[in-house]
Amino acid sequence: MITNTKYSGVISIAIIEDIDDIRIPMREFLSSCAEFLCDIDASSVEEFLEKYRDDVQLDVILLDIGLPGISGLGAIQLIKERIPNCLILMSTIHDEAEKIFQALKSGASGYLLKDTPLADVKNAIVEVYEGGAPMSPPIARKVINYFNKNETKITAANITTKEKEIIAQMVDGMSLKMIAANLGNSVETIKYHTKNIYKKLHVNSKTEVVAKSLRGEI
Amino acid sequence: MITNTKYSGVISIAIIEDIDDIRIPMREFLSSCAEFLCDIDASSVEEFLEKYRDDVQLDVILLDIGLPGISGLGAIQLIKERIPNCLILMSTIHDEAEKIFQALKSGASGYLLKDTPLADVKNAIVEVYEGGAPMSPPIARKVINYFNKNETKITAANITTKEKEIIAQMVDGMSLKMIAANLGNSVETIKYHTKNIYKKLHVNSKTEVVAKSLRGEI
DNA sequence: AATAAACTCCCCCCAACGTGGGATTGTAAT
DNA sequence: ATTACAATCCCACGTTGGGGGGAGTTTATT
Repeated sequence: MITNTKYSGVISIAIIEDIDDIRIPMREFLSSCAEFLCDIDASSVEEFLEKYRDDVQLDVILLDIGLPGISGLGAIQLIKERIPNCLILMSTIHDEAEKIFQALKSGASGYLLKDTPLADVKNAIVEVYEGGAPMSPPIARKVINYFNKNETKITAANITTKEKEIIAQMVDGMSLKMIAANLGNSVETIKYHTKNIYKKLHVNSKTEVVAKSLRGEI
Repeated sequence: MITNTKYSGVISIAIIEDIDDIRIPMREFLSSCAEFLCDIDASSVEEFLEKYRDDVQLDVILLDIGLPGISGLGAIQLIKERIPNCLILMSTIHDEAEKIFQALKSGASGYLLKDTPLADVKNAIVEVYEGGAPMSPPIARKVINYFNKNETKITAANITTKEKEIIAQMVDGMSLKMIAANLGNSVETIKYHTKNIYKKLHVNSKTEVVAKSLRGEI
């Protein structure tokens, strides 16, 4: 990685936010911090991409999620392609789980609600730059709940040992015939067990069993 | 929920930690905070379960992950069963991704590294009590990276948009007929695309496509 | 001794799936 | 203009899978 850092220790940032009443004070505040160099502010992704110069290092982008034109969500991938080493800190008014996960999957490194005080935004930028993943508390809770949900049901259905073996084979893409061969049973035996598995999991196809299993819902 | 809170606004906490040099100062510090009531400290899960009385409300448990006997990881489920409304804040020296995810899946609500300053531990307890999910920065980064990984490889094989739609339907457990209905095509069209999907992914069943997809191998 | 709960295996039936062709349209690239 | 390819459909064939039965074993629990 080639570093074009102007002054070591200074974090180069950009702000993309369409609402002037948020963007302008934000830029003024962050520019006043000795830690930051606010090279760019833009009211849209399109504007940002015009202003951005590839030879200038950019460390962190503060990106609004609800932008006109290219949405913040779509922008993540664009930005990551063009500036792979740039960290993206999302800022949003909504705290919809869907959008949060989409953003994180696309490559965002942190997630702030718009009511975050400026001082905390400053800390968040430093934290993300230092390898953390700042999230406003309600966001963080949603993220960890994502994990919770999945495995709470682990004891839900009482899957027997044999059934677990069969499920494992299914996940490996085996046909019932192959499972029978692998486990030393007749196909009919495997069929019998799959019927019970389906009843316990409330599904009616191998595919759904595999999906549930890989999602950790078994 | 029946609250047995002794004084409103006070957070009732417990500490489970086997190392005296950590547990004792921790308890002293937290007890000195007006916000907390530290009812219980224990050097093992077994000891905690003995000391715990069901009629006394407990809001937050600070739980060491590497305990002798019942591990902190195993303890999460035990505690959640007995005290469902109690929040669990894990504390650990390791930051292994595996254990973090296991803990979060089991029901932990936050995750601190053991080098966290006492003042920050205090803030973390308040944060988790107020609905947040405090995580030490390296932990938070691991958690968000978990999301990143899953969707980066989507461009590996050159799967077309249509094919992606169909794969998504497969993952949702749809039959080819249902997929056809949902996407407004004939079953034959869906069959045509599945053939191509199978060739591209080198598989020969829906089940394997679902498995690959959920493993992030597409 | 009786009951329940896994596990084993068999039958039939029909729907769903996987594989092999082939035909047509439209669009994008050369 | 030609090639290439995604996308839309169709037919036919054999295999696999899902649902409904039933019958026997063992093991553990009551």
